Amino acid sequence: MVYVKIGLPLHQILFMTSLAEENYLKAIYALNLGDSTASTNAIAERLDTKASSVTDMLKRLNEKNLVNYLKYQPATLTTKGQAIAIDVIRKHRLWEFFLVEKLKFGWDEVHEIAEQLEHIQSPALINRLDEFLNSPKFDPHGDPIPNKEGKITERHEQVLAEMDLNDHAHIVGVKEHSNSFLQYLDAMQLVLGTKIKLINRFEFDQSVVIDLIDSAKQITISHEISKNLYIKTI
Amino acid sequence: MVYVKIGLPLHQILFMTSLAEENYLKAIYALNLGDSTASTNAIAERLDTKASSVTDMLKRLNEKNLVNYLKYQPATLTTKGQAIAIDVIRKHRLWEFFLVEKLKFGWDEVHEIAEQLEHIQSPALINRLDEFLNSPKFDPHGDPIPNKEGKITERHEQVLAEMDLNDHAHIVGVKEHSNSFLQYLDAMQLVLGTKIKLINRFEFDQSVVIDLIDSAKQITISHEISKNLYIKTI
DNA sequence: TAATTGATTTAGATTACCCTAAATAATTCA
DNA sequence: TGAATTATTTAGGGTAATCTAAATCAATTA
Repeated sequence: MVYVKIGLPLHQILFMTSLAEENYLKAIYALNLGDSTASTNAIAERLDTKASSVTDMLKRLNEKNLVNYLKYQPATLTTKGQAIAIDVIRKHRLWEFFLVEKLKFGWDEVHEIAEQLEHIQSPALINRLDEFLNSPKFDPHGDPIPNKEGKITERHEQVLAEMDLNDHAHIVGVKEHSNSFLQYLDAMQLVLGTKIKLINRFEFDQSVVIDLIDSAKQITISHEISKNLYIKTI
Repeated sequence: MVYVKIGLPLHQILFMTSLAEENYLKAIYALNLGDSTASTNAIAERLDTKASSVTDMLKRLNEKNLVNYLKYQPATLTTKGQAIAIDVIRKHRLWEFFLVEKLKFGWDEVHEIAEQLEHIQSPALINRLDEFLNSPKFDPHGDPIPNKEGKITERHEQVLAEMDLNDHAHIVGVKEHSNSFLQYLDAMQLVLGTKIKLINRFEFDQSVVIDLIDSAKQITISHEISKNLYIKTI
């Protein structure tokens, strides 16, 4: 009888994914969520790497049964691969919630930190974190947090640009996640939950005037901004 | 003028240490804290790796000015190397405190998770975590948490085995960190803060009888146990 | 449809980290 | 002190993940 010593927790022996692999799976998942296909180049651009590196990795992930990959064709995730991608997203969003709600970070400061934390391997940790945070349903940017079983309630949302005149709504999320956009919203006091009413829309450039109901202020925002704000009409 | 794109936060460009490097620095620090020297073999054993791998890494760390290393001689940390080691320890112990105090993990469950969390690179994260936890001075095992400046109040502690008959004390830490030892202590209700009085010591095997003052119970513990419990006399 | 362009893959290297086996240095002990 | 033992290093490889440059496939367009 031969025993082999391996210094790893059981769940990692049964199925281990490296940081790099998890990032590839996330990238493919994100591309497929939008209408884009996960072509070699698209993945390379998202991960800021070279196409040849992507080809390499797709072969390995295919070998591991995490992606379906055939030469010269866009990759898709297998059931296993998708489950891992969603789990990483769950961890990312739970950590973001923690960072903003408990550690008082701004919503424009948490992405890079969560990019690291999302790779911590410990189901017990995430379950307890979820409990500690009271199982939040949305992260600080309004994105849904997958539950333990990997179920995501992807909301088919309306953006502010599509709102009708005189309708009431509140802001429920952002489509664009760049720090500069988030900082702009902070400056304009357009945080999640803000109640608004659409006062006017200018034909010329599609900019809109909205009323911030609770602060009784009116502001004008460009089409570029209104396109990237998810709302829910009241 | 040529600009080079590098996808890393500034503090990591200025000075980056990999997970493996940080673990070597921690190992050398820990060995030097005890009376041991950080010989190639001692490091190899601590990190569960081979001596030849250690030689390899010591050369690289020497090159980076993190350790002082000369062939066939034990390694020591440079000022820079020690600062990093202490920072990693600070992170480890703060995360352990968080896991026990906020997420309600047992003190025997947190080491492996903290081993991962300690490598997250974000000074802002650790400063805010420290604030959130009210700057704890000791981790769940009674080990001191270095402050932001890297200062550690290493306590020259007394162990229960050295306690005098009829003295009163409370338990302030554990010298041994294995899960089985921690679980034994849990079962015996010997948690941190427990007030005790030394009732008797048997010459034969150095086992001792102690009174658990708050629960008015007496228990006998072996020398092996009493050697590994830090106390502070009252 | 043939040629050009663009996307993708292959070939060949590189780096960090680790390994085994062999060589060499240091230490111990008869 | 010289031989044996133990510690350490070197030599030579391996793997994961990346890169550049060259080759090849696919798509577009004249």
